[in-house]
Amino acid sequence: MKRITIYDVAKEADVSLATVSRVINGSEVVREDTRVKVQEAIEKLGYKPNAIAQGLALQKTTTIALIVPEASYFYTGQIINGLIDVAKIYKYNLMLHTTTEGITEMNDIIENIIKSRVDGVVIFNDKLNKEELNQLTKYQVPIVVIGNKMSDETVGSVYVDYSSLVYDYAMDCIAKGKKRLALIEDRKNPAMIKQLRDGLSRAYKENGMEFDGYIEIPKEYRSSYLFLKEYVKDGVPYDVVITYRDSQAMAVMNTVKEAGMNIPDDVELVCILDSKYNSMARPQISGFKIPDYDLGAVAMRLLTKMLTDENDVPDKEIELSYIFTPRKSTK
Amino acid sequence: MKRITIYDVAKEADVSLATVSRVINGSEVVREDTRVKVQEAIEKLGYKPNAIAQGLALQKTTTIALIVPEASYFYTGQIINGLIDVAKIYKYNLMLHTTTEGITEMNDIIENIIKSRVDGVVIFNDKLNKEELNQLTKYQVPIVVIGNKMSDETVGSVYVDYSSLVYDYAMDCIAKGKKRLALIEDRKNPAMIKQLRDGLSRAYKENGMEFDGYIEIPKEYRSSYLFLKEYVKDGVPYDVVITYRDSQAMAVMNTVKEAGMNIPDDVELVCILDSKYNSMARPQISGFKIPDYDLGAVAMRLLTKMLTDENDVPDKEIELSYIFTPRKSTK
DNA sequence: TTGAAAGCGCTAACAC
DNA sequence: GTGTTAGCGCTTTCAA
Repeated sequence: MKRITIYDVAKEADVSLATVSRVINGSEVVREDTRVKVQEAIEKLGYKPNAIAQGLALQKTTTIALIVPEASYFYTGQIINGLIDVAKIYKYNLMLHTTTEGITEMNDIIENIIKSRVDGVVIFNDKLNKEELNQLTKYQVPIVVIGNKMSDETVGSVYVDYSSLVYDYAMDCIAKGKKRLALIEDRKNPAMIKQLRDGLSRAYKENGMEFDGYIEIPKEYRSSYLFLKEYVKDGVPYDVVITYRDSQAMAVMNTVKEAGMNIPDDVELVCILDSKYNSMARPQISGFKIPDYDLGAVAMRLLTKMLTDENDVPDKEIELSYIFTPRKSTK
Repeated sequence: MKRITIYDVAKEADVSLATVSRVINGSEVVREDTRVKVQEAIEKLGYKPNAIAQGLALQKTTTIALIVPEASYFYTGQIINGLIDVAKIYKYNLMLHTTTEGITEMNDIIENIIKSRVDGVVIFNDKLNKEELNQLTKYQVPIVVIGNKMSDETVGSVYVDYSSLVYDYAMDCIAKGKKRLALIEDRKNPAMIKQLRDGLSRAYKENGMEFDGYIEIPKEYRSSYLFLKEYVKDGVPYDVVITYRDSQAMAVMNTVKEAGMNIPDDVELVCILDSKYNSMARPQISGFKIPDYDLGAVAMRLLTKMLTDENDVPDKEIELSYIFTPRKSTK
């Protein structure tokens, strides 16, 4: 099947290509009968406008690039859904880029993005390098970052303040007499863990103490489970153990149980990033409901706003809140 | 910053735009010193070729469209990673499209894909409509579908034969005297469940029996857990319960345990789609390791092959195998 | 209301 | 080895 173009339609409908263009773009000025004539020609030939040519002519691609860390779909899934749903509404397409653990081909990706002339970029990445971002802003590409608080001329952000999340939680614990809190390292999310440590330190300091419950997982251990198995066997000197992801919470739960202790009686357990698996564990694990879908949806909405309202979107820094969901692993 | 084009570079380097084009495309014929001169101009101006214009001129976009069911990132994540890794190697970009549960805007997506003139399409969708696919093939877009066995002129497929997977497993069970197998409905994956039922029926028929262990979840129950809680309380009249997803396996595990029974002594449990959560459950749940990453990687490789070798790729139907991972939920 | 024609930025013959 | 030029398919003035 020959590639059929606007010229073919014009010829078929016996009008100029300008008129066809007007019809497909819903211009008001076209007379009804010629509009119909053109429509029929379009139908008959099965014509679909070439978005690439349109993009070139209009200097806009109606696609936005999305950068997410590879292999993070577990906790990125809902965010992506949020992004996509809103993108659909505004007729934007999504170009998916992923950054691989460790390897920083972030520069390749940025290069690629610039070349593809997307209208905007959404970045969801733990370890975000300010310099790399500058690359993008230099080319005037509007950006929204998810998860990190930051903004300037062309970048907006949507995030949850994890630092104050744990801060609040820790303050509450301490007030209730649970002064020994532990935070488990998460190799996959160093930046996140840093935020959490900061929040904890702050809460301790305010109570005239120093936070010393950070539990690192020695490199020789392949998994948190293996390490915790050892770590936990002579008892857990903490009131509450905090983990970032569900799988780590489950590792704590399993090892603690296997060491003959009880949750929440001997030690309480909280998982920051809640998931359905938390409620499948026994006892069910308490967690913070993070508005992941909204993070995506709001980010995309913000971006479209930046795209249309050009250079004045007042609130380019949007903080979303969370909800603590107490279950059976805390008292 | 003004958008800088190939003309600007040409002027800066004092050559024609054709020469610049040759340089950026790595043409051999350019003399070394002019190549250097052009390179310098490119650097100096920060020029990045416009992929849209290239796409228009070359009639190829080097991007391929990806269609996945929304909210399925949990079990699609690794597949996407496989796709992306290979796509990167061949310098293809990925356009992400998602189909929403129920709503069939598949037609919108296809329309969109045709307009965007992608070079190829990868479809990963449970309920794939042959007609919709024809839309695409009509426009000569090479397609690879993941998960469904099918192929013709312009479509290839990469899949795991779940039907024979359960068939083999059931045959084995029956041979060992475990004749009462159950399969739990999975509302999210009707097509998959159908395959599984077929495989089980086949195995039973070959043993002169009829499969009657399909457990439907009545609509009034909001979750498998709630239903199973009821269902299980007077005992489970099966030797082995089979579920598709990990969360269902966990629902079975929890309800069975809560009803005072023991896994695997009172009833065995197997999860088709294995995941890390299966090994975090206690007892750990047996499952089939599906090569999800490879499904993606192989699919993309196949597509690139179809894209380059045009009309003769011999094996356009690729079956991948699986590995049974026995854990503690089976004997 | 419609058409002619000049771009959008790049590639690829074809000339020189 | 390098430049000229005709597209690629579409949008958008500017005239008519």
